[in-house]
Amino acid sequence: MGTPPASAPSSPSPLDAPYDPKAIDPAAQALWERERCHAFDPSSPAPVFSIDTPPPTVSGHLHLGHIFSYTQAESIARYKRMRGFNVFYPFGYDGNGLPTERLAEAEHGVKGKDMPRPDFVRLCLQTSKKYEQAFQDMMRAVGLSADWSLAYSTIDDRCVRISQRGFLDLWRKGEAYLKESPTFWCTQCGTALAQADLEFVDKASQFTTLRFDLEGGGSVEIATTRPELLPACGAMFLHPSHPRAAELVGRKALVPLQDGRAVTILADDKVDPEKGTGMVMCCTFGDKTDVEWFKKHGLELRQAVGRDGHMTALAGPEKGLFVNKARKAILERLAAAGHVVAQKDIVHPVATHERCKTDVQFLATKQVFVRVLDKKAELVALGEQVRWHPDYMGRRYRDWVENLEWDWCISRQRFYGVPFPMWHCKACGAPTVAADADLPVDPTTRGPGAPCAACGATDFEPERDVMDTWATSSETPQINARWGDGGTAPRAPLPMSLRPQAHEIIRTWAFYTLVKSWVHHRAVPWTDAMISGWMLAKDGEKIAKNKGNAPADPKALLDKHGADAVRYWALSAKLGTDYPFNEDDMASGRRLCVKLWNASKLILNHLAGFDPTQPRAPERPVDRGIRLRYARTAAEVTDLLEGLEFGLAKKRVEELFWNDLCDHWLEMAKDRFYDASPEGAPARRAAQATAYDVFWGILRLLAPFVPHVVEAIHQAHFRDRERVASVTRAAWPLEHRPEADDPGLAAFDAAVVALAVVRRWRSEHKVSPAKAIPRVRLTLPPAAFARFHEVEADVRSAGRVGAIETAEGPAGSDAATIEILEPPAA
RNA sequence: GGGCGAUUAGCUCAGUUGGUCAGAGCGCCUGCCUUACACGCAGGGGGUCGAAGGUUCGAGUCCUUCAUCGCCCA
Repeated sequence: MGTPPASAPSSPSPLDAPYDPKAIDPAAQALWERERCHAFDPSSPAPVFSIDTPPPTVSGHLHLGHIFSYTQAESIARYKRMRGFNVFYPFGYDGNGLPTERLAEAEHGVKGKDMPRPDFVRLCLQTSKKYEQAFQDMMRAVGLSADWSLAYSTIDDRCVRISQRGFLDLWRKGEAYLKESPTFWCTQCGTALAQADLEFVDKASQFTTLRFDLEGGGSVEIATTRPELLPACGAMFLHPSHPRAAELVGRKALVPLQDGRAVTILADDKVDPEKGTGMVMCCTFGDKTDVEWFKKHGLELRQAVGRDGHMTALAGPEKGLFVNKARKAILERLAAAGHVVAQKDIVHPVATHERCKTDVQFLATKQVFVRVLDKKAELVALGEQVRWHPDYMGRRYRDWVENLEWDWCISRQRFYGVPFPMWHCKACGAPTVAADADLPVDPTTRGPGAPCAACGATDFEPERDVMDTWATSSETPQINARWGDGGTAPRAPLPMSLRPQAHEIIRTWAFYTLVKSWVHHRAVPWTDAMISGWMLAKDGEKIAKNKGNAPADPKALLDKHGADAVRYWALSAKLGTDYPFNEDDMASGRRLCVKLWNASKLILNHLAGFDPTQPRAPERPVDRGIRLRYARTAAEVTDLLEGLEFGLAKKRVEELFWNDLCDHWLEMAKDRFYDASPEGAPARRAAQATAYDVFWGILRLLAPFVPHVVEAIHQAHFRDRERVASVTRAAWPLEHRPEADDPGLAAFDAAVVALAVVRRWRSEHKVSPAKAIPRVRLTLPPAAFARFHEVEADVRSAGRVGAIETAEGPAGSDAATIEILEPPAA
């Protein structure tokens, strides 16, 4: 970069060609890559702004919804870079756990359980790699300014090590524990689940009223949707206020079709007296209440459903049937035996596994849990230390925490994922965990390297369960910080600055990350959380595969509209708000780019020979006016971006550029640009200086939103003059905010009011702007009248009016009127 | 059943702390190929801001109730 060449007016500009994103997008992206514009600099003394980028699940093709939410956070990264922050902006891939297993199984037509674990893991890794590349290509194509050298995959050695280290920290602090306990179980996936993995789906069912005979005569009735669980029935419950409570409590009821097996009738105020018959059976386990009663009343464990969803031997004739078939079968037998009193069809919410929609069962199994129920208050308080954007999203977090009912089950009976660094002593069964120095470790390939601390034996059984994928992704701040790892690789300080994510994973990703950060550090993982909405289908409906309402492939849209236009659409949403896919927005974005391109052509052509470092000529009131409007907008946009309001910020700059600069000021300045006479030189220089400063400022204000076109213009003109290799590294314009009553603003307003009335007359009388109007009289509102003399020449120029007389309108009036004193020639 | 959002022009949406806030883009209508731009320019029509009460000198903007839609949770 040297002294700017005093380019000759005739020299061809790259901007002479029409705007073509197919050319400028790749050029800008290549430049950013070459100049390492988005690189985090570990040696920089600048303050760090770090982003805890969501690692997308490697579970299929990149969706336009990814571009929607990632671009929103990305605009903030670009802004912060220009503010002088050393931006730490990594990218990650969540190629870990059940989602990836399912993808690999689908793509290769295999079953993980049917092949050796190492082979299956290799297949999963292959599948992940393929999609990681697709993600990266797509994100680069939209101009995502991540530092790709900071990329990680949640299944790579470093992440496994940190994930295991996180587990060891929990284990040693007593926050993770092994326990045989009733837990959510997916019979399809064959694994335990956490509360957050559930999705309640309305399903049709039958609410059947059954008669239980009582020992010693009489009977009671209960209503149930789960008659197949009769073999698991361990007690009957009614509310203490039940009319028959005194008579029934303590008596025994004979479970139908159970060969005379009897259960005791108990009272508990958890029974809903209004529901069904006001009396229920308790099975192990039909729902959460059954689990509570099982524990509270010390009931016998009778597991009628097996891990694979088939009925166990307890089920007698229904043994081996799937749950739903067993339900039908036993209902027939109950009816035949005369136990069915009534039956009605209902629709009720059923807990399903959100990934496969299979009904969830409760099974007592040995699992690893993380304590969360004992620290709800601390977790709520921790959440309050995070600044949520929009703030009401913090409420969703709090509601989730306050309503937790289960500790977090992190073990999964699957094949692919982060292994627990744990072994079990074959002699005494005591668990032993790995030493930190041995991480990452696969316990199936080696032992703990020390005898059992409990009994001294040396024979171990490896823990074969793997961790829930969230157990790893909840450590992304630690992964970005390289927590516990030595070495000199670039790392983010903790807490990180910003967590961008979508609202539906507040209960999972945000929550689990806060849990881990609390246990590890007793501190927030990040200071700010930026919660984006969802991309909706065109018609505002949620996008669903079976509706076929998904928008076009992102690649095709990028190709058709250009990266900046797609970004423009994504940045038109309001933070936190769902927003429909809207190709009209992309067209609007395209138009903005074209307009910028063309305006730059006008401005830069007239800046030939202009040297910003030379002394300035005296400027006109309209020049000062546009500068003030620009300064005001710059200050407002800065405020908005500090609040992460990218959408409103973008809109403000756009209005400044399109309305104030293009429609008003440039029209008023054109004559000065075109006046090549020596006596016009000072006026031209003033216009040039104003155009240069304001346009350069607007370009920088737009750089976070439409970076490619801005970069192209920067390269063509401002790079050398400003001695900045890329606009991504230019300084953000921190303009002094003018007072609202600054007379310079009033003068500009006067010009706008006057010009508008002239234009309206032309339009109403169908007079082309090419035809001059020799003489008019304008009646102006008092405020405009008072300032008009300062801008008269500019209004005459832009309005093509020979002479203007003015009159002051009545006080309080804000309307201007025009009188044609001498009409234009026919 | 509980919580949280939303309900503003034909469509998609802005309107941060109550007083030029009744707006933007698209669509529509009328002109204009004016030496950056017809992917443009100028102008125009169009909404009693979901409903009903209330607070206030004054309410899309605050409170209450209701309706509809969506999300989350029982």
